[in-house]
Amino acid sequence: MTTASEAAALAPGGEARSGFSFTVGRRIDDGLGRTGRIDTPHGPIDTPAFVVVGTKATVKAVLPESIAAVGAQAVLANAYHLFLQPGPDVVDAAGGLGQFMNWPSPTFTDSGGFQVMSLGVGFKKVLAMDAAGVADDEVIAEGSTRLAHVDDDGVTFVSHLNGDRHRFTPEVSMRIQHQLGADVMFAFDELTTLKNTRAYQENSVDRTHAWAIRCLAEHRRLTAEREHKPYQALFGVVQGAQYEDLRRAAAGGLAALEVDGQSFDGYGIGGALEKENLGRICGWVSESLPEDKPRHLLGISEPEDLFAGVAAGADTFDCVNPSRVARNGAIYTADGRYNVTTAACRRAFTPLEEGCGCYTCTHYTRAYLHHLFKAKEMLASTLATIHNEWFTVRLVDSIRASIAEGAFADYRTEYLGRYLSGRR
RNA sequence: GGCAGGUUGCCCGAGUGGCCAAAGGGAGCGGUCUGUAAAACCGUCGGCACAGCCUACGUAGGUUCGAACCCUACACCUGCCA
Repeated sequence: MTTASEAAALAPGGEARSGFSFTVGRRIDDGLGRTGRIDTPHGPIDTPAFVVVGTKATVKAVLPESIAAVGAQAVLANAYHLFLQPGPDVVDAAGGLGQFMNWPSPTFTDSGGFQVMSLGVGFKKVLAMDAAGVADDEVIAEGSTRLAHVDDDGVTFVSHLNGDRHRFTPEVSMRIQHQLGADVMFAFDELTTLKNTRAYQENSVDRTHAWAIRCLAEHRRLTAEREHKPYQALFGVVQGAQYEDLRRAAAGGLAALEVDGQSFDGYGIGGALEKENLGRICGWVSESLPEDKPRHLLGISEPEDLFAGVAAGADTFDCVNPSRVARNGAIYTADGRYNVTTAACRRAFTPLEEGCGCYTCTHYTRAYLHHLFKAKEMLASTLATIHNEWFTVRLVDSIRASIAEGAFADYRTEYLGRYLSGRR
């Protein structure tokens, strides 16, 4: 197979060192969704696609071979985590993230923006809490310690590993991400919670925009400085919480951004998204973004949300959920999600999901997985993760196929009808 | 044979007169998890006709208004001495 980096190098008339491009394929008739193809120096990604999360340069519990077997086209790691450990210089010296973790295909890195929120509010479900009646911008989970403090220039973190104090700014995040060397990077942004006030959200969107400008500038500088390295694409991240005007303004602002000829290669859609409004919010954003650039919906993977995201124009997704949930015994199937740890699976000598082609389902039974979880054996996490990642990757693959066949709407109705009714 | 300690709910283990159906842990059972501070967390955990009642802290008896807690006997276990 010819690698995309070679293809890019040979591409006639291509921009120097580009190696990154996006081609739109077929569109959904009555929606913003489309199929497409992202080309990166480490190969192509057919979209819509689910990107598997490997925060610390490893998809927890599984070998890269398994991730490839599951059908994953790309893996996403995290700048904050890799900055703390082992340090971006180590990853750089290793030849970049992909080389370091033995993942030859495309890689993404998140900027550390998510940690502005998760470490800032103290690691709780503040994201999903009801915003009604709350007028406090010092949002923090009960009984927790705030490990991150935001200001207009950046964020001060206290390492969750050893308490060391660190400072992230847009420039720092860009430098780290360039050292990590992923094919797609995200601009450093501030992710708010649904509990923040409207006034705070407005300021936050402005702050994220100001940071986006600084990210672009630093990205441009680093790209020139690291001329010998494969091109790394940079996606700007759209915030604006649940407010239509903020979302549209944020997206439009990022779309129009150009710093010394450098603009974003794609866009991330981020922030706290209420499940019910997810599709609508994505739609506002997609409408305000250029059609010829890819849109990545950050941190989303439940079936109904994937359909909603695709319908609203999202091209790629990433999420910790399939693997995290797997490690805790929850299994996704076309008929809903269930816990294999349940007594009903003790003597169920059937696959996790009937008809599934994944390694786990073709070799093991629910009863065996049940046993492994009960016995707290590591293999439980491994096998369950393989299944859930396969489930999620293949679901998005099948959504892509349905668009290509012009059957997205029917497929969505049919699939979710079964999935949601079978749900326990 | 003597001396000392012990016997608590499925298991381990606190509790030594009322606030004890009995702390805590484990197991069991159920659930949660959306840009990973997560191989984590939460709930439940004697029975029932459930703001109450019944059964329960080795067994049997006793003291007391009231006992897992005090006394007596018995059974079994553990350590030390012979």
